[in-house]
Amino acid sequence: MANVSAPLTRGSSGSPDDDALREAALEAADRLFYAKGVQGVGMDELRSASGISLKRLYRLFPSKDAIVEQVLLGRHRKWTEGVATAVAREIQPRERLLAIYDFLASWFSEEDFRGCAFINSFGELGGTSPRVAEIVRSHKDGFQKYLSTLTAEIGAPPYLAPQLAILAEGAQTTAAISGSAEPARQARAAAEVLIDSALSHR
Amino acid sequence: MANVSAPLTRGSSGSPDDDALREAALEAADRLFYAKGVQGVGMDELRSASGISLKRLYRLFPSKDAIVEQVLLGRHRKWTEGVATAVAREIQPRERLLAIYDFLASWFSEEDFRGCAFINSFGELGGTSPRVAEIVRSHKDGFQKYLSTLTAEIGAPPYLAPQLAILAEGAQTTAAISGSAEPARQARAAAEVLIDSALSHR
DNA sequence: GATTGCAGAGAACGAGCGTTCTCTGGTTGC
DNA sequence: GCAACCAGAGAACGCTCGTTCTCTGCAATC
Repeated sequence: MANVSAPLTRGSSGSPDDDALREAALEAADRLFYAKGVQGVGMDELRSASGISLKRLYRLFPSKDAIVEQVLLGRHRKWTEGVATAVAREIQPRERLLAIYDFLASWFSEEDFRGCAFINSFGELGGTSPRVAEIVRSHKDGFQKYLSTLTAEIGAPPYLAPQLAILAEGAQTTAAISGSAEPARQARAAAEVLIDSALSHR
Repeated sequence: MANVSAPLTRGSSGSPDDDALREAALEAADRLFYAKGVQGVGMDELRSASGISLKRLYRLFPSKDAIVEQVLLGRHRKWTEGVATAVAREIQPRERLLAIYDFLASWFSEEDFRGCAFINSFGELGGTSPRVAEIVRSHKDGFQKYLSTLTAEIGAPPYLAPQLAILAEGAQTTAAISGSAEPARQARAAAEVLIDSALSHR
């Protein structure tokens, strides 16, 4: 049995390595921050929710601020992937654009949906944390740029993308506050009108 | 000089009465909460900003939560008035609807604009404070109902109002995050298309 | 003019925050 | 078998929070 302990330096199942722990910590932090707001969650609550000791948490991350930052960056990755996947299922350029609002609709229907984490974080921390404000800004900017590539596919004029982005943002906050997924469908219907209008005036 | 001190029970300039103090406290609280988030402002900061002692603040309001609530209700009143005033300047129903987006544009241009206080508060506190969530919900609901009366004026189908509301919400968050007033104009242009489309398919 | 009452300033309080430190117990290497 | 080390649990630290209390001094009343 001597050779069992030997390879413990590699990440075995009994002692998950730092990367796996970091992942677990970020998952718990994301869930808690999203549900209660960043300042509504203390490090002790994150410790008990993740099962990771405070000492280890502070070896995995230098500070709570760093965890907030990583959570937001993780959300950005997941959002980008989710949108891209939904879009990729469609072939026709117009349908690819509209797929975004269907993606929103299914997201809004999730039980713990509480709006866009970036908008929420910006409202809570944007005024006091330049780093958070910057991350949120770059996330939203990336989404608009992505929309621009999609609208370019159908040869729509450049003013269309910001309009479709505004619809998506509005749908997110309206759905969060009203607790309904309906805004996604309303935004989709509006998007169809805007797209067709932009194409006909091209 | 005996008669000078006699009428001090009435609110004289030397000793402003509670209502005026309450007003001043709410004004300071509104400014601070909006700029830094509710949890980013302590009662001590509110005391020094308003010039009202803690003891007096707690005689004017039972708790910080009550101040938050009153600030939001005050914002609701000001928003309702501001929108109604902007709308009232126009005669034609279509222009009355679009006046809302002009109102947004001038609001977004204010130096300390940091988005919709209700959306911000919902993101920060909506998950932990049912009272805040309820106030935000009823504020947004009131706005949609108001939009419905305006869209009814032009005989538009009922699906138009929620779409215009989504545009307004999206413009607010997009303007806050991007730091630009442009989303108001983009939303206005989109609203024109949606209105004309809704009217032509009536 | 002595007394009562009240307002203001800020210290104090208990709780909770983010962060660090101490202690304990088990594992590793010789 | 023993010394050296390391990880985990959670106590402790310094701070800030919302809220209350104490102390001081002034002003009104008989």
